[in-house]
Amino acid sequence: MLTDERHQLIRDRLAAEGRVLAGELASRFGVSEDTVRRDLREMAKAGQCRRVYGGAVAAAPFAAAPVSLRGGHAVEEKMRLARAAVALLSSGQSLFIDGGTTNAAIASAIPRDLELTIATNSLSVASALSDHALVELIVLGGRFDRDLGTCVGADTLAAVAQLGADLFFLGSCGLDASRGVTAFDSAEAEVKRAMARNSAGIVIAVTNDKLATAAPYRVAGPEAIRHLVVEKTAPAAILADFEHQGAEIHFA
Amino acid sequence: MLTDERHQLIRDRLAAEGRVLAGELASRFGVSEDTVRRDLREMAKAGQCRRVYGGAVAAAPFAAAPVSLRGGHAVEEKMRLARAAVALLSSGQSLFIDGGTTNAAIASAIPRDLELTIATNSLSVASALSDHALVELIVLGGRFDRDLGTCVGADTLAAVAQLGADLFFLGSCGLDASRGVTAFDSAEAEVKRAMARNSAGIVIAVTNDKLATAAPYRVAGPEAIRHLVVEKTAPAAILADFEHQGAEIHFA
DNA sequence: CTGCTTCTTGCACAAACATGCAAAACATGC
DNA sequence: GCATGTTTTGCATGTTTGTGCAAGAAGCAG
Repeated sequence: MLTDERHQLIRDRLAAEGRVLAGELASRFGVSEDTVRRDLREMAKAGQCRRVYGGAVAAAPFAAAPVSLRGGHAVEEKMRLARAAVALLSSGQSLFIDGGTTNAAIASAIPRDLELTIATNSLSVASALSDHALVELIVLGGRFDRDLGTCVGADTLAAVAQLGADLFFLGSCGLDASRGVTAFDSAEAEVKRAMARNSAGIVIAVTNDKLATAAPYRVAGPEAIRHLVVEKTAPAAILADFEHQGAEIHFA
Repeated sequence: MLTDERHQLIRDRLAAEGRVLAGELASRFGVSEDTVRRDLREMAKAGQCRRVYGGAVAAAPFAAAPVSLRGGHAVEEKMRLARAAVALLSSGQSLFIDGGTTNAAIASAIPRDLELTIATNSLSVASALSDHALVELIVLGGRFDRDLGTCVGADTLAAVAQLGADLFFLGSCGLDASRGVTAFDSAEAEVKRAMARNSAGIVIAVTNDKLATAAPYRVAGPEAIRHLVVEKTAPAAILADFEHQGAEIHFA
């Protein structure tokens, strides 16, 4: 087991339960308690937890986030979601992928031996796919929106209208079991709607903080979600609601 | 087994599993662990993974790839050309910029206080401009050509046809005082021709090795070149020919 | 205070590491 | 054809890093 993995697992447990015990972690990982204590000491120094007698507790969320790997937090989580999401893919499929950091992570996690046709209006998704030799990449052009990192507007809509896809990876949205998928921007929502209309199924991968949030512009109803990729620690009650609407739940 | 193949396989495993072990890769590939470590070191330097003790883990997707001025050599020269080329710009202009590493350098050299409208079919140019707040950026979409790094084809042509520009920064081409501007690829040449048709003037910035070379597909006659940006060491005889055809010469 | 657990520190050892070097494979030029 | 230079690889070398163990210090409960 890599040291880094162990740290990651400890972070997971801290996020899920708020505290960890040194002895318990030691037997779980199959290492000595000394090693766990050393891990906890390092993580505490990095501000990722607070050391207490017998183990450690989750760090205060507002205090010190010195290492923000730009693009923000939850990098590890998003990459795990991405790896789970690409498991839905198989050769020969065609995809729409829109913007958002999670979708960028998904794009870079796509195995290079899959033969896919991918259309995207996101610059970072396109960049991530630009060296996938077997991917037929279609860039959906138009006016570039700096805040979203994607192309939007009439030209983009026209480009989407000419295409169809098996799956639509819908990103950076609000998500709610009753209101469905919602977006924060009118032009953004319009493009998402067009992509949803022209694809057979919608895939959404979200971190816990996006679950049960809503934004002003409606994109698609909850019943339109075919696959929902979530963290292992996602609240079961919320997931059940989506499942009743026909969504298939996948855990990262 | 080729070094490059090995790198590719490592990237695949990283995308699929999120981590790799040096020893495991060594036995799988039938090479020494030293070789694998060298691979991982190089890939980490290129931002394709993060090195940890015992192996490597997948890199954060958003951190990497600023503007990969790959092609490696002549980086300094291209930056000098770029700085000279952006001197031609002034606020309020609209531009076409197509592909090539020199154009990517030009894009990243554009001052952030210029208010411009820029349309490009190049991913790296678009990425370089994605944080220029005053630039209205229009992405010319279409089928992405991996070798060129640009979008080409019918969709791209249609998008170009809707636009006009003051200047067209034409890149990655052959250049000859009698034959004019030529391209290596049919689809590429088509897009360049469309951009040339819809712009008032053509700007070409080239390193010495591109001067007096020709490619199969004709893009524009030598008389269409308005500005030619060259190195100080460019052969005077060749420059004189272009000057006779009406080009304005700028030295980097 | 006494006994217990948990923690830190120092140390030893093995695994992983970077570095330098030489052999082999390859391309290049005379 | 032969010499030369470059790239890649494996091996030998010291060095660094992670880990476990032991001993002492520090926290906690009765």
